[in-house]
Amino acid sequence: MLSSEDKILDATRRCCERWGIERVTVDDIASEAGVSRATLYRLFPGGKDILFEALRVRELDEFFTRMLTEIAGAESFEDLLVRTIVTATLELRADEHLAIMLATEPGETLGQLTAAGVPRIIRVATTYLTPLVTPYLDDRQSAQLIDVLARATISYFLAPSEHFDLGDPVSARSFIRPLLSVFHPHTTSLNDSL
Amino acid sequence: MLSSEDKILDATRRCCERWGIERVTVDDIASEAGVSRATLYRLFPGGKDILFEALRVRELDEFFTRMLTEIAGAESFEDLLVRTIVTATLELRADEHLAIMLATEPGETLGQLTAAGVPRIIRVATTYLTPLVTPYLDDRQSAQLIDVLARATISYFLAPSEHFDLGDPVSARSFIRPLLSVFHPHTTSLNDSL
DNA sequence: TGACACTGAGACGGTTTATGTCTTAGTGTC
DNA sequence: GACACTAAGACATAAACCGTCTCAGTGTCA
Repeated sequence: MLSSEDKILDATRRCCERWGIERVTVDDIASEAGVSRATLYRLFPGGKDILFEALRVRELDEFFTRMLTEIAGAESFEDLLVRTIVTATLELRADEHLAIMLATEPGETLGQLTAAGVPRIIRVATTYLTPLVTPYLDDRQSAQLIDVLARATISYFLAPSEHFDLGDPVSARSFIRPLLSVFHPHTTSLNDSL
Repeated sequence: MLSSEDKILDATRRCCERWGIERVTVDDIASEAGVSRATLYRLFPGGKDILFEALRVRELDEFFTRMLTEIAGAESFEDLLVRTIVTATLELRADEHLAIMLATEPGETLGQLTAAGVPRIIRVATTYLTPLVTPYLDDRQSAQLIDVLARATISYFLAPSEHFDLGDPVSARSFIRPLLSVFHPHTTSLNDSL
């Protein structure tokens, strides 16, 4: 049995696919979730804005949780980075909800991926991925690397390049390798190289 | 250069694909059309309802206009009927706007195809097709035949059958042929056979 | 030039819809 | 029986939408 929170967030997702972020109402979401409006406001005080925030947080958490299981067995630093961006790219491409939102509400959705939402993405990515990277880099370098890779992954997802296909392990490796000379594991910091 | 009416109807179409019939506002349509609200109300007094009515009328007209060019060269009564339902079926299947509306607003759209909108469909179909049928049938028979074929075409479009594929000329012919024994060109009337 | 038709912008009052809070009564649990 | 949780819905407030209207700007034709 799903918790009321999850039912409501699921309903939020379906409703904003259907009506769009602007047009959806709290009533829509409540009745789609099979929950009274009072309950919704009790669980998510603040209404629509809070609801969408919570939804984005949940989806980011799910995104990186799924990712962690995929990239678990990496055996080298390079392998870890390649798996990370390949998995992230494939997951982004397979995300139907994201595709629908990009098609129907490009403005808001792109904003979440490239502007307003970027800090949250970076924060969550750092939280999830830092433990995997710290065997190879110090905290500062880890954070910098994750920042760069997250932005690159998003960019290549949104606007495919003729030079790299980050969904393909071979191509992704050719993208990662030059970066390794910048992020020397346990030797130099990024700043030394800039 | 499109007339303001056409710009507005095009905008209506795009808007109700995007926001849905219920959620769309006159402001949406006006700004999508690049026209002021005042102009819209001047050209379509009555607002949304009148607008959708006008849109449906226009689309029906376009539908049958396109159809007439396809079924022009029919050489026999049977051939005419087969071409008619095949062309109509294929056109329905190729109609992206219709597909979107069926997916996003099935209730209203189905109503327009099967209930509330049927009289208009029959009326327009009769207007366009009667001239082609009158060489073979009298007016009353023509109207009855068109009525039956229109309903059948819609039904088989909405719910494909395992027995007939009205988009396929061969199958459509096997569907039409039994009807010919009911609608004897210039011999018996439908009522005689019932 | 002046009459005319048409338009965009936007003000207006009235109506509908959505919001957020609150109360009440019902249900299941410990 | 106390407790937590919920649906339903009343309520006032706020926002959005509607339909009409005025006004000023633009282009056209005589």
